[in-house]
Amino acid sequence: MERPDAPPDVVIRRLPLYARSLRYLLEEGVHSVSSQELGERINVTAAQIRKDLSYFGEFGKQGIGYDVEKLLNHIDHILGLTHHWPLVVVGVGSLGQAIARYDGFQTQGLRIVGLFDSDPDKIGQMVDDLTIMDYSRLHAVISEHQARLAVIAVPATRAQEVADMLIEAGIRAILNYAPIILQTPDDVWVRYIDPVAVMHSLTYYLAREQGGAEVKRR
Amino acid sequence: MERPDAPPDVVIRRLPLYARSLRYLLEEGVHSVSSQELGERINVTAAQIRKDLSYFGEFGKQGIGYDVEKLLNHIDHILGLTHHWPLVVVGVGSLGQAIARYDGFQTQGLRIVGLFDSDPDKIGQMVDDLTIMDYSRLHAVISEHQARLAVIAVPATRAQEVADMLIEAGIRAILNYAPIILQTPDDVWVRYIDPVAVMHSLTYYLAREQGGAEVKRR
DNA sequence: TAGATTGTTAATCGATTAACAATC
DNA sequence: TAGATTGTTAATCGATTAACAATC
Repeated sequence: MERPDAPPDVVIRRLPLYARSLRYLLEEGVHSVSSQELGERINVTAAQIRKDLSYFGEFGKQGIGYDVEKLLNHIDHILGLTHHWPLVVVGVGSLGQAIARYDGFQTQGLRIVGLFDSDPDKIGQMVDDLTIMDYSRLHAVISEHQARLAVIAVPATRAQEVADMLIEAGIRAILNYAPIILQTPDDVWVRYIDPVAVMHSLTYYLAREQGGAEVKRR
Repeated sequence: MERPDAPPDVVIRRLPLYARSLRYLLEEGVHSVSSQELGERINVTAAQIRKDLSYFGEFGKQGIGYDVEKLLNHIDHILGLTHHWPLVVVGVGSLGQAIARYDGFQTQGLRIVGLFDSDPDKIGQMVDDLTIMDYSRLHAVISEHQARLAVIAVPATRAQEVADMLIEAGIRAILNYAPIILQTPDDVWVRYIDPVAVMHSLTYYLAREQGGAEVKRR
């Protein structure tokens, strides 16, 4: 008796996009959607959506499609979004502040329970209803709220030591905005947000389009 | 006579990471690096680095490795980073401001030439040395600077119309921070930065680790 | 020369897509 | 019933890795 394959990580990364699109559909008052229609909204093939969902169960009806609300509930359950996840943000520069202020972070199953910075001038200041704290309080706050998620928004030179502290304090998953690859234990999840690298992959294509652009302009 | 394969997009996305790591090595005064060493820094296999680079030429020396500065120059050329790319930012909320203020955006081959917002109260205000402008000036500014890159940092509800305007005005590549998939012509490049979706893929794994965490704690 | 490491080919692995029986 | 669409299997496509001759 084979254990069914664990869903590949690419699938897990797409689930939140399906969930979001379903939320928009729900707001629009759409009750039912086919894999075809959902796929067109998010530029994914219908086959891929059906295949992705099949890792988790059977959520649709032949000839009909998917009930938007029901499928959304299923995906939210799969992603663990039926409750809120406490998280801490380290580094309260303009990026850290933007994260702390961003609605989408505070809603959607995430709740910031601590803001931390190393700058003594910032300690004690508030961002909305959150007080910026010293690193010395990291461990206590993470323990108190049982936080396992963290965002790193410090300069690259500081990111590795911050990651080490966070992991030491019990953090199991990190979203890293610092432009540096972190060295972490295998059982800690790390994801990167790297807008400059993304931009540089775009300049690659633009640099090659110069001629084409002239043509297109007629 | 076959045209050599165009490098796959995954490869193009990794090049900026190689470039950055090489920049750090250069700062550290390291002159030579093997694919093995470079790979360890960025969690990529040595074979993958060599394969990726082979799409563009032969940059190393058997038995020795790569000259850090030379390889960096090659990659910068490949990515088009030998000159600066003008770009516009639309949406100057806290995220747009963070982008405008971020050094890494203004250096590293990118130069913000226009900030735009729809809020009349913001028009005319400055972020560092950039004035926030009305959408009516989009076309003129993009034309004047020949900008082909744009960042969208407006709410999801506004992102599609902003994308349409940008493309109409000559933008060919978009970095979209709004949590919505854009519908764009095939010849326009779009990349997404979606921290909440990334977080939700992490909660998936954390939700499954509850038991494991207990075990690990002993 | 001996040791190290590249560039490249072939093998492997994994993800996407096409196709269709099942069935609403 | 006829038409639509799912869930799943098999085929295809593409990316990663292993291995090694070439050579510094």
